[in-house]
Amino acid sequence: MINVTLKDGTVKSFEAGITVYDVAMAISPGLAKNTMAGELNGELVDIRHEIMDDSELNLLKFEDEGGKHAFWHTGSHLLAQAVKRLYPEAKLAIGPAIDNGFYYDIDVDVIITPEIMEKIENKMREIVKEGFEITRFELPRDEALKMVSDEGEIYKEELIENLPEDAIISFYKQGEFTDLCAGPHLKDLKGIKAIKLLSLAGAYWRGDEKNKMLQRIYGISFPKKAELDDYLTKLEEAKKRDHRRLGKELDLFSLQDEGPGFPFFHPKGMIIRNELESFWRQEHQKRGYQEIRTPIILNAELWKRSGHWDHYRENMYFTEIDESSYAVKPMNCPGAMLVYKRTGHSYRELPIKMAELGLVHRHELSGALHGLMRVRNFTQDDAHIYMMPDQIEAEVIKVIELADDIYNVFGFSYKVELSTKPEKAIGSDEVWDKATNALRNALEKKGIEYRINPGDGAFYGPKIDFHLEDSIGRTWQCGTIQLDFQMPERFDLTYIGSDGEKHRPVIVHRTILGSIERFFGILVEHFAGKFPVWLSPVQIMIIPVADAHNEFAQNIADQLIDLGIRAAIDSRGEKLGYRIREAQMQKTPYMLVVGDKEMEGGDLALRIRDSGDVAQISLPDLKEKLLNKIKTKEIGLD
RNA sequence: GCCCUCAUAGCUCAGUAGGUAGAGCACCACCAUGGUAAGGUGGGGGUCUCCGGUUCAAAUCCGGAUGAGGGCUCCA
Repeated sequence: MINVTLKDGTVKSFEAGITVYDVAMAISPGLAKNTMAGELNGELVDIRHEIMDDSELNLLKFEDEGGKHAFWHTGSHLLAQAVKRLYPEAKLAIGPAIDNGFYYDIDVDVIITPEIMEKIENKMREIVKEGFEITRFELPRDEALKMVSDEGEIYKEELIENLPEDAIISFYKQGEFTDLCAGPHLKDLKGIKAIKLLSLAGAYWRGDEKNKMLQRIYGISFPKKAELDDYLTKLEEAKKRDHRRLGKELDLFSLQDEGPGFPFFHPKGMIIRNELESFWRQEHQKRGYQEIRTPIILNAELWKRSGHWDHYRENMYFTEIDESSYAVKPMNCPGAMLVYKRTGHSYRELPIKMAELGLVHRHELSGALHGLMRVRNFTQDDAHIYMMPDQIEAEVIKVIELADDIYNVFGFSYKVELSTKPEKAIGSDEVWDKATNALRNALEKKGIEYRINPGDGAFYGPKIDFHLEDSIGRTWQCGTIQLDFQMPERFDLTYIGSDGEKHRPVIVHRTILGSIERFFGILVEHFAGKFPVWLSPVQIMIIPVADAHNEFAQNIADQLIDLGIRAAIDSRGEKLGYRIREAQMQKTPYMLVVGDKEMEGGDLALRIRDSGDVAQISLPDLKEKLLNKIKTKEIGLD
């Protein structure tokens, strides 16, 4: 007999070899029905897994991440089964569960159209009705290889060949369909009550652009129809927040055919952008940063010296001036190095923190462009910190704190990654280790949770990245802290130490917002266009009831504008309701309707965007309220 | 860059047997002077993304280019 400790602490005894499913069954058939997989001693296991020793077991339902994973993984097998029934010659590549559903990569000569997707979807429902049990079996390597090769599944063959010698090779079978898979999977198909194939895309086999492009079908499934409807509604809601859509509706920015990936900022967008930049300047001045600005075009020699010529050329734009070769800067560092080098430096000055809102141009692949999130020219809120090696940790910690302070003002939550040495790198392993450890120590000291992202560092050093989320849960890298021992060598940067000798400084390259453009895009989505008062292009819209009140309205507007408040008047010959609707749709934080009552000396009627409520307030109180909201950068309006 | 899809008025879209374009919103004018999310009437506005082909005739069919969307790859 073995003891199984459940999540709530109860301990139950079973025969050794009992399955996860049977444990659930022993508690209640209802629970067993809802159990998708198990977490055994912290490890995700199949529902068929046999428990041999005393263990802790958590039964995973659809609500649990691991449960969803199993549910969706089975969804992907179901998708593959349907495809194979419709197109027996199709070759299957991989089909995992992802954060929101599943996909399957398929190699088939037919071009999958939306009509075909519908057919596949229907076939999936048909298969569910057939009610297959799902069974798991293992095969020795040679037998597994023979089986998939007999079936002509060349991609599966390659997958098995790449598995380690001692790997357990498992298969899952449902009806006539068998797939190489590590699992876990559901017990049967009956629980899949709602299926939706969402989109179609190309994807390279094994993610390598040299390989064949396969067709990837994305889908999602749920145990209940209502959950699918819910999910689809949420997707619709998220689309309404899309910064590209809001950018148009609120007239903030645009992208034109004449300059793909080169964004245009409109007057309202510029107000937000300028507020953002001046906030950024304030925060940096407070912390001892000095601002510089370096040229956009610099000669080829410089880029050769910095290493960009060899390591970044495919992303750069070039030009010629007086028969010499020049490049448009893709990064601000080389310019900043020259500013450091303009004079000698003493250890007493270090750390020197030079910040630059630097406009860089990068030739990104056309297919990578995405609204403001991925563009070809953008302004990095860059800074280079020149310091002595023993200052690294303290300075990195300060940058982490600055990032946290700034993100908090907007109410962002973020994820942190530590990226290590890439294949295309300069510098010895030893230096890389030292740099990577310095960053790791800073993170550990701050007690920040982070994920390691192997091989994703810059070519000159490892980095810490801060990722923010967009409206549909995609994350975008914004802040980054990159340690660099290379650039100081290449540019022969020095400082005079207390010993009177020349020493080599270390550099931290860092951004907090990342790029103003990307941060702007995320900001739009984060607030769904309902910016806090300090960022709103129009902070208060004054709406006179009729023409007779225009002068009075203008007087109030003038007083507010005098205080630096962005007040506007809408005295167009439209109905009151119309103008209110318009201001509301423009997501103006406050509206002030003025008419006879106000002119006779009563309080003002202040309408608040988020609630639609109207509050009575005196003009002096209103001024104070607005100034306070602006000063504190408060997000709420009440 | 690669795969699939798409491209009609400032915006959102209709135009599905090829016969030289429509709606709503926005804009302009006039009427209405209205108290918290769309008042009424009238008007202007498109060489149907561009280039080429098929045809008596192309927004519509075919080819190409460009741009956009969803992914892949890459990345702030």
